[in-house]
Amino acid sequence: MAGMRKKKAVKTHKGDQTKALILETALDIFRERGYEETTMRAIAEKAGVSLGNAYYYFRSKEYLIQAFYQRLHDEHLAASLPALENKDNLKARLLTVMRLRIDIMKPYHHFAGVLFKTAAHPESPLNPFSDESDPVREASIQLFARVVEGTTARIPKDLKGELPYLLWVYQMGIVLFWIHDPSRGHRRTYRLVDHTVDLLDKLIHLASNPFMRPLRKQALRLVEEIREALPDDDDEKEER
Amino acid sequence: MAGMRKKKAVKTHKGDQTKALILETALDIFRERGYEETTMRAIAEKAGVSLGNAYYYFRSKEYLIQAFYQRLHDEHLAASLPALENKDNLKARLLTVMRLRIDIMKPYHHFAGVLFKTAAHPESPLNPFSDESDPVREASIQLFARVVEGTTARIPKDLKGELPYLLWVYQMGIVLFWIHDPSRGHRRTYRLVDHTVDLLDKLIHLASNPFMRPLRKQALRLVEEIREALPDDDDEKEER
DNA sequence: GCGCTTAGTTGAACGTGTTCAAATTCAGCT
DNA sequence: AGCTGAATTTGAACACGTTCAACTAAGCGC
Repeated sequence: MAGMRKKKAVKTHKGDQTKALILETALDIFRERGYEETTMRAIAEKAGVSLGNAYYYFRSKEYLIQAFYQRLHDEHLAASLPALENKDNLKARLLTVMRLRIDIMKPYHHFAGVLFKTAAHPESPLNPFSDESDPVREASIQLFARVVEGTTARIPKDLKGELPYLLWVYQMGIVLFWIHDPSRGHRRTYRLVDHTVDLLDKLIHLASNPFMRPLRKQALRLVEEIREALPDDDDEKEER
Repeated sequence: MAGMRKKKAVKTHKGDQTKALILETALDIFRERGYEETTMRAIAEKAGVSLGNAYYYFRSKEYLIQAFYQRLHDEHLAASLPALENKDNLKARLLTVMRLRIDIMKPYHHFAGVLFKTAAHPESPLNPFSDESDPVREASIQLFARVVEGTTARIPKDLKGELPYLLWVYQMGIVLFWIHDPSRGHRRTYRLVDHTVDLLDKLIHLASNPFMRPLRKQALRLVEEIREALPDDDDEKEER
């Protein structure tokens, strides 16, 4: 154990360091060996803590991924902000952000399966609609809000409001594809991003046409309906 | 054990019966207690076979769900065919099939989470793009092909060709929503189906407009690209 | 009937995620 | 320094999915 500072240096509750240590160790092994192949015992051992201790900080193995999610987003954001500065058209901005997403995730490809495994499970902390992933989700959507805001395109207000969310969903789709993409360097995913961004750009402009107003309204009403139904479990009566 | 036929009645390799018995038992308990809460030991015990024997017929617990998938489809098909007979417009046909899907799945709602859990995991047999679920997937798409075929609407050939697949994907989206839908009687899902079918119908007609040809072509090229990239793992070199 | 091969079946054992009561360390207080 | 409650840490124990070497039963050629 290096670094034995005394004094009042224990401002950062000791636990925080341990928690960070465990997470780092876990991600290391995940990256090397994949998720399923990594045991909690291995993580604890390599981190130099007991098995139970790992569970003190992470309620389950899945919660380690939740933390990984958070980190992915942080890196993505950090890479995106500067890259967006000198671009003002929607297509270029979206393309930039999407490509960066793949770049960031690359090192984790062969363990990324678990991101979506369980991701759709209602009770899982990984479920992107669950309360537990609320902060990450919100932050992710926020990034797309920036993409849209900094654009010069004329987009009707109603669409502009929902667009960040829609783009976030789009991103999840791309990630899903990426997970299944075995092509070298994930070139297929990059190509798909290129093409879909191009198409999306066109669709957005089409949808912005006054002529399309009624259909657009209808579609947006639908999106809203889905959004408000999914996240909050107000009817959660447990029909046992 | 009732029914002890002798003679040459053993045409149906004994194993088939055992396999069926295990599956039935498993689904029973799944429905009652959910997937995670059902242990392989409980299944084996209730089915009156040994634990190892269950594994002789189902390579893993997940494979039981694969079988369940198959059964879901069979029931869905059986219910859909007669219901489609007297309908010839796309909207009504699609609506019928989609509503029946929810009807069929209803009894399994609180264990259905696992359908999508793992479903996106590349190596899982549940992954709807995997080779293992090939037959079920193909059959499912086939059902939507029937929906489209029996319609009077004028739909361009290129779109008509991809439509069954697109509708199958749409159905997966609805199922995903349904899994998360806690509303009584799943009324929200039914409502969503109503609204999305309405919208889809309009979109299909819009996309069929000659004016839309270029955009449609582009979108369809994209769909093809995705389809051919996903199922076959030709680049599967394992980058270890 | 007899040996042989295949199909079917068994249960003990293993590895892993998770739990928990108990032990230890820490921070603030007197 | 000594005390106290909270935070942290431990490792044994448990339950479950899965594996596997061994056993039994069934069909088949002779």
